[in-house]
Amino acid sequence: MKVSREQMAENRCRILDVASRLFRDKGFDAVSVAEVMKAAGLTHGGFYGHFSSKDDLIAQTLAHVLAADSSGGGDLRAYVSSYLSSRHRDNAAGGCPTAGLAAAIRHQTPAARSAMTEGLRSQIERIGKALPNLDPSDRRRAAIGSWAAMVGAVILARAIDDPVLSDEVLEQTRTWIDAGISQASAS
Amino acid sequence: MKVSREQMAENRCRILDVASRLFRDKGFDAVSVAEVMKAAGLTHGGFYGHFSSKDDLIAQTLAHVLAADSSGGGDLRAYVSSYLSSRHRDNAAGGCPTAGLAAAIRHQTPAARSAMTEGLRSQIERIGKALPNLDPSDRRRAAIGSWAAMVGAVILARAIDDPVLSDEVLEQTRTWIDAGISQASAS
DNA sequence: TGTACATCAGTGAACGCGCGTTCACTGATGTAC
DNA sequence: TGTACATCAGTGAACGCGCGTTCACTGATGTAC
Repeated sequence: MKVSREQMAENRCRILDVASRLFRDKGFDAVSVAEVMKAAGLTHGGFYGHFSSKDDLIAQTLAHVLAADSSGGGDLRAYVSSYLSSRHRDNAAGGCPTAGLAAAIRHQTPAARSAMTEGLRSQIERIGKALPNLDPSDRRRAAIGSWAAMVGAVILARAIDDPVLSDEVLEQTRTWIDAGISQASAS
Repeated sequence: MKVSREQMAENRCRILDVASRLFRDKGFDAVSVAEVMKAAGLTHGGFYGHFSSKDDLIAQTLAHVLAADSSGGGDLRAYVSSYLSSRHRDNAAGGCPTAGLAAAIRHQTPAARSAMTEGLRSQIERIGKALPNLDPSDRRRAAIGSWAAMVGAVILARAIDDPVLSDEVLEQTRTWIDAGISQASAS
């Protein structure tokens, strides 16, 4: 049965939210269209009234979640610390979309890659702005280097099945990044 | 038709080599058993004479490729430089299995995760040994921090569709890591 | 404001396809004599 | 060393299943009068 226009917009937004969590948790391939719609409280047939294909859903979900993600704006050291926490490692579904999905983007459509690129571009800029007083080139280098290490460490920590080594990767990377930022500030 | 025992061992090894390249290039899900067997010059029916399932192939391929991968043993700065090159970014099929597959391991069987964990453990140790004279704790921190940044940077560079930004991520991360290693050595 | 009706968001059965996996069969291998 | 035969690696057709996608239908919405 037909629903009101605002109800439809609400449904669409709920589909994107739910898809974003499921994709981060299980990956693009392991989540079916029917699973997304069911999690949004709808049936799978209605899907194509909102999106032209599963690839379209993936691209729009990325744009949706990356636009919403404005983390890393405030205190950088606190952000790094929470990013490299076991809590974040164990909560892929609600965690950073880059850590959860960046590696899978390579196999997706150009629209999805484009959305991810813009998300990464603005994330690097956001980190740069949160860095202590540095000249612009040091600032950019520190932003990119820290961001690469943060994303890499969370991906590695999630891949490792030994909790001791996994925790160590997070903790050592945190200290390593802090030292790198301090050094850049001092120079 | 039956083949000789050595021919069979050779076939098995070729299946693993070919699977390793295909998985790194396209991801576990996007590569079918039939595709692997065809690339190895065989038909899909014979697959189950070598492996009990596709999951078994994945686990054994990881053990195979990670055991063979002894990169990073010599000059660390040269290794970092080649790792963070556009050549490596553009050659996922023949590149580092960690950069290509670590993020996908989270959704695989315990056997696959275990193989990846051992590969990462030995890779971190190998990098640690290649570091200049440091006390053990600094050495380990630098090894883990650099490795996380290297893996993260290649994953990000491969995700980004803008060649300028992609190159910049590689280059800035290289400089950032070099500075981190120098700082650790000086302290 | 109230009514009649065209619109269209959502439903659920059905489709075609590719996948992982199975199996009866083939014919070269390698062993027993 | 030569021969007869049991073994078994590889073949290719077939299977069942889940997926993305389609479509005829339903009934609430919202517009025209």
